[in-house]
Amino acid sequence: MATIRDVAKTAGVSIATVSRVFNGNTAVNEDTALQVWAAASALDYWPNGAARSLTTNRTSTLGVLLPDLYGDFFSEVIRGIDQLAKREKYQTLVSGSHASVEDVLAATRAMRGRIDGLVMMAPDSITVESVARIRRRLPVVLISPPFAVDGCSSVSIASFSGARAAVAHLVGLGHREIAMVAGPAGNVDAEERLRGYRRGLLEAGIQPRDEFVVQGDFRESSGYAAAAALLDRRPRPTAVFAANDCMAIGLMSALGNAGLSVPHDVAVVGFDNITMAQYMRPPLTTVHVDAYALGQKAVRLMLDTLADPEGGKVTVQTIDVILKVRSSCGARPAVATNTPAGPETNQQR
Amino acid sequence: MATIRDVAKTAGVSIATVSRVFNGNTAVNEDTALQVWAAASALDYWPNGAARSLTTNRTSTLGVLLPDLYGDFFSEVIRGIDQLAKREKYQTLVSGSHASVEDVLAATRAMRGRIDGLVMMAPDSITVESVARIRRRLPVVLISPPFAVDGCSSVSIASFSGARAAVAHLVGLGHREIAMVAGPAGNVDAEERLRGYRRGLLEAGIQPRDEFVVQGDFRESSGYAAAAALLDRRPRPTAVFAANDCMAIGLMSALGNAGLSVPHDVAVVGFDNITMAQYMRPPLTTVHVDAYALGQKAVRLMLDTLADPEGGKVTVQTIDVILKVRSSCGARPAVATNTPAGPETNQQR
DNA sequence: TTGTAAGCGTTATCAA
DNA sequence: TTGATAACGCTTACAA
Repeated sequence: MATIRDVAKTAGVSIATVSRVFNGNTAVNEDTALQVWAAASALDYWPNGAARSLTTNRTSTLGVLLPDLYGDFFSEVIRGIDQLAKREKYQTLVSGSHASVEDVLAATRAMRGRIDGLVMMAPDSITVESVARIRRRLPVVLISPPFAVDGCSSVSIASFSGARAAVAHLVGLGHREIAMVAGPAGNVDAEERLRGYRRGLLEAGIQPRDEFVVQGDFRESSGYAAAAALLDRRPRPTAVFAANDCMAIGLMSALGNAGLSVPHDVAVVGFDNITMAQYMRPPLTTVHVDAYALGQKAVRLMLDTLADPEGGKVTVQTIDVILKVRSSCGARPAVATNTPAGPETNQQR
Repeated sequence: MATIRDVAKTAGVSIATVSRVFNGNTAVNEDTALQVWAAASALDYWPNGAARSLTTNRTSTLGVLLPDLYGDFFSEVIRGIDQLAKREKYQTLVSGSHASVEDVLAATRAMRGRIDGLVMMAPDSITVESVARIRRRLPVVLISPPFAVDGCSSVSIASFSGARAAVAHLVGLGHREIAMVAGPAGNVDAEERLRGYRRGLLEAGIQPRDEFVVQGDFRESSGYAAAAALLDRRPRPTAVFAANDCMAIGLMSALGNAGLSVPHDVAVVGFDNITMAQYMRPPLTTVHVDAYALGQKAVRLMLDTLADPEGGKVTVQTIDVILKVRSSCGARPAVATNTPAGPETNQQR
């Protein structure tokens, strides 16, 4: 494997000159540069990134830590991260499935010296605990943190307001017995959605009832299971708000099997607007979250931090959500026609 | 930031000893080791990966190059890769969206010195062209290559046999006018599926007709657009095989809008079995591809290569597919009941 | 404009 | 069992 020294020898210059040519910041005689390029391509020379970052203390790589890599939502977040990072000449070192503080620390430690900053999704207090130690050595940007962390910029999802809007919409359709399939305890988005649900009810003058809230875990199977529990309640709920689409889909599937029609017997609203939502029969009303933008914003904040490391400027952003009304809640979309001209466009960028 | 030297000083030993303690291969006096551990944790010392890989020539990182990061299929591949890599103490440097040879080379070059090997999805001859040059410096494992590449292990999808089985199934249901929405030209899986479709017809004594094949691009919108073209054909096809699920879904959506019923008027079969397929109404019959296993196998092959770099053992694997019969093709599942007990389990591992 | 040489933080080879 | 010290491949003062 050719090194900078080989190139220097072949081109008849010093290694410093080769380095200058490759970095393009210092002036180099044009002829000399041509010789260097020629030698480099003759030897098929590729600079060694590890060696480079050892001296420069920069890696052009962003670490990405996610709780999981499963499903549409995370995959969109990653895509957003990757795309912007790539455009800004950064690479991404990805790692999924981190449950404990030790997991997170181990993963981060393994990245030491290989990344310039860490973008981390830390939706519960368990994972976010590790951040304090990491923060001392690396810039960290958090996605959906349960609380503000010193010195970390972050992007959150407007879960509270989204949930409130979803409930308000159901109320507007005349529903009073509105149940919820909640997300995992400790997860900040799950809890914010639950809080938004309760607030939405209160604002409509409806007293939230504990027995109308069934605990789920964001997975489809827990939505499926929730149906049985909710159908036993008296009065029986006429509408259900699920803390995410996966659970809403499981729920709809169970309702169908129980011989109930959505939205006629039970209205259903989800959260996230994953691709699948629009293809459900009936199409799922849900709160749209732009996961791609979420990933992009996180990277943007990281780039800002990296550009001004001592600035200590901390930005806390929230990504807005919007209720996407489809027919699973019994309302008709604003468009008059019943047969749309084509599939809804995906959020391809 | 504490370095090995700081630890050595604090522990009152040489840097060599610290290194030995951290790598655990050479014998070190137990008391000395304890001192080193104490010093290291007091200083919160994390070894620098770049420095380490500069001397060892190993990075414990795998590069992953994908054409795109969009959708269920790729996300499952990544998950398979990440999970196995992680279990084997490797990190993953991911990069998506590579269209041209230059793109691929640039991305790979940027990884130089940061990865031990490259797992690359190269479904067309354009992307695979770059491999020869990369192969000289790095072990490469290919996913779905259009042809065998010297010195590269690879995993392919059994696209041909899957397509043939899909068509055979339609034939078995009595269909004779079977159309196809093909994938992008140049993509090996698209072409194998087309070949399998033709073979399936021939084996049933049906002459394939060019006008029954509509070109798509693997995206939903192209499936949607294909419907119009196919409905114009005379005789009108009674069944359509789409080269992937996204296009099948777009197609179904268009058929519905045209007032046609699936499977009564037109039977539809897809390919991939993405999560959404089971939730379509009617649920989509499709050829199941275990994308998670695909990713895992690729990593396994890479680890084999890495374990025996000079061995030059090249393994070419194919991942089997299986027809998943649901109701979009008009057949009933083997199970007697019409209302399954729960959602189909996802391929969570 | 170019070259020399001193690091960067490790591991690995020798001696001791 | 330990310690000096020479790499590893690069960037970057500083000097020429």
